[in-house]
Amino acid sequence: MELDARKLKILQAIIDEYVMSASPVGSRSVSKNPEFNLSSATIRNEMADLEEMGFLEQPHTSAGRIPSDKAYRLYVDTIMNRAQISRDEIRKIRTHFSSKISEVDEILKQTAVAISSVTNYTAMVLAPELDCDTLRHIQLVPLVPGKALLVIVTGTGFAKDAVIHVPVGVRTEELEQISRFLTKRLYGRRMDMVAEMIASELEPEMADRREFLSNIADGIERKITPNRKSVELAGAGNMLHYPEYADLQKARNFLSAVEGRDALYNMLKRASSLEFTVTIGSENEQDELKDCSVVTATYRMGDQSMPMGTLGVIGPTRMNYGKVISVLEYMRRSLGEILSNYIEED
Amino acid sequence: MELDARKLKILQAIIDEYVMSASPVGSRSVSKNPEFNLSSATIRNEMADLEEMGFLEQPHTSAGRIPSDKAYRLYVDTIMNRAQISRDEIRKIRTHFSSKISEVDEILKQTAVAISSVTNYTAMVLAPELDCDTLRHIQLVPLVPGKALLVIVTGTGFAKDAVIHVPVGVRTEELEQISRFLTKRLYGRRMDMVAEMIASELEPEMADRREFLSNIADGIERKITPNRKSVELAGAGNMLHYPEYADLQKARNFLSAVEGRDALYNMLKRASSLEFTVTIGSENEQDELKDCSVVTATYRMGDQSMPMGTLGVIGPTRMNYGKVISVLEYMRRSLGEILSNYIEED
DNA sequence: ATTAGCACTCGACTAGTTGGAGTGCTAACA
DNA sequence: TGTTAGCACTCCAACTAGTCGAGTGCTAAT
Repeated sequence: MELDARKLKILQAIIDEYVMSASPVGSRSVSKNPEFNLSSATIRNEMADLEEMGFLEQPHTSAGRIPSDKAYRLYVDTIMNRAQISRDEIRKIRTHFSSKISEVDEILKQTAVAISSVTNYTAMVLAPELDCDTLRHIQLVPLVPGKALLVIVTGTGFAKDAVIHVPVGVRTEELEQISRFLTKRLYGRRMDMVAEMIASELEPEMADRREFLSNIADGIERKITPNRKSVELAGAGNMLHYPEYADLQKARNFLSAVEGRDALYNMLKRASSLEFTVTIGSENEQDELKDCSVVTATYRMGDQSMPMGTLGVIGPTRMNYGKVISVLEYMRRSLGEILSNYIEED
Repeated sequence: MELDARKLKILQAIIDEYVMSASPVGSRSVSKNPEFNLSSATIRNEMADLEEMGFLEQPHTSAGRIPSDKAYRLYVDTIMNRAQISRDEIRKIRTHFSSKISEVDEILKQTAVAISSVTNYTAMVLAPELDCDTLRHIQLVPLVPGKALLVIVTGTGFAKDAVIHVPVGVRTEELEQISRFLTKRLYGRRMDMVAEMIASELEPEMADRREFLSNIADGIERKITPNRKSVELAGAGNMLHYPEYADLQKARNFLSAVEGRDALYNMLKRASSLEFTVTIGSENEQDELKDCSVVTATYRMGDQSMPMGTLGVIGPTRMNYGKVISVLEYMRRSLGEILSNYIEED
């Protein structure tokens, strides 16, 4: 059997309607669509074919039909036309960044909130990954006897700090000197190489400060390793608006899958090598997300080539893919600009 | 009518049972309690009295009775016996802090997760408020031309950083010198006085660097002002386990009230002047929380006298108050210790 | 190839029925 | 006077038909 142009149009009409209504689509309602001049019986035959081909499913004999995951796949890959993001939506997004924001974390948080409020789905944002960034500055700040604060500034301007142990014998004044030394020697290196370099090159050179250097290397290592904590989440409650989650059990499963950020972190991390990904229903690894779709997009700083982090939206498989993709497209650019302005301009 | 000892015991029995079962308690099931040797008819009379006094309510004529907010108030104020926290629960809490945690934020996050997982309610943690803390160290780190990173370390060892603008004419080497100057002059001052002092004392003294100093003061001001972002939340989805939230509409309202952290921030902030607070049902300001109870406790660092922040639990009014209070009691101490170890020991 | 028509299916909704848990009240009892 | 057995009453929850309508597949005519 072949998927001719008419079948495709019918499939698209069914998907569009199902995305709106969330209830199975019958042949009659499709035949009413002025785009087709066909009776319901004809549509019925075509729908039977589409079902046979695996694009449609029947919840039970006398209901309409709903699109299968395979149909959504086809839809996003070939038929879908990307929705244009509206002025109103842009305005709505802007409001989330109007008040003066003083931290990168807060920017990411607001990004998630903005995405979820415009799409009405659940949004997530993976914080910038620092391992591909370079080192710009290291500063040791005395804290209490035996402790210091290690401040690392990266090439793209992110600052991280960690409390580290200062071995007895290291004088407070020495901290400044070591800071200068490390900055000078490590400037411009990739962050994921820095800890290694300290161990292999600098420790032999400053054998009497070996322990301290190794603490510093540990601190850096800890800081550039991303973790589940660096996933911002917003609008998880939005899912309760959709009839898919009228079942409490499902809603609960979804919320608990999403609250422990680990799963999200893994998904976003895996998606970070591609500009855009769309994962539909059963394509998801996580069981709890088998009836969700996940759309992700990477963002980068200004016009750099390396992606820094990932944005994502989780919604029911019956989501408005066109809209979600265009919102993510808009946000990935905005976020890139916002982040570079944050660092570079005033 | 008087609330004699027997009435009190009956009320307690009703509350205990209702907390367990979530369904209205009938006279018969109370009379079965071996503690009373009374027929259901007698209990019935007593229950009628208790209803008249406003401690019980009847959802409808032929149902049992449920405790009113007033009853819970009485319960927590006088009858309740604090549950002992079990070995298992302590072990469960410990697991959340076993892996090496490298940031204060992460500690707070894990605290919220631990509380919610032990109580099965929703937990929140308000980050330490820095305005009552003192200043220990200020460091300016060069970032890009025109920008610097301002790092502030407080007396209790918290570090905060902010990106600030460096006016043209301020040389990079000068940053170190200004850092020393500011640290020397402001050491030991209360954080909420620092910005003011810069404006009133230091700016006149260094008139040629007035603009820069004022940027620094702004940065400090921004950082010590707490906001909704500093509330960690965990286990919001737990609420869906309770029949109170079987109604989707209610669940949705709850989740959206709690997702925008503002309401929580206000509650915790207001509660921060008291060691413990218990707010029952209609006593809550927020409409969405009128059928929840909120229990809060302040935590402090080590054995200091000033409270730093607040922990809280939100659950249905029918919550296990005894358990929640004892968990919070345990956590406030633990958190205090964890935070001081984080800063002081290794 | 398309369509009108028809018999059939099946969930959603409605109304009626029943059973049980609970109540209040009264009268008897210790 | 406090307690209790007994009874009539209430009302929800659960079950049972019964009906309606939206939808289907199939067939025969166009």
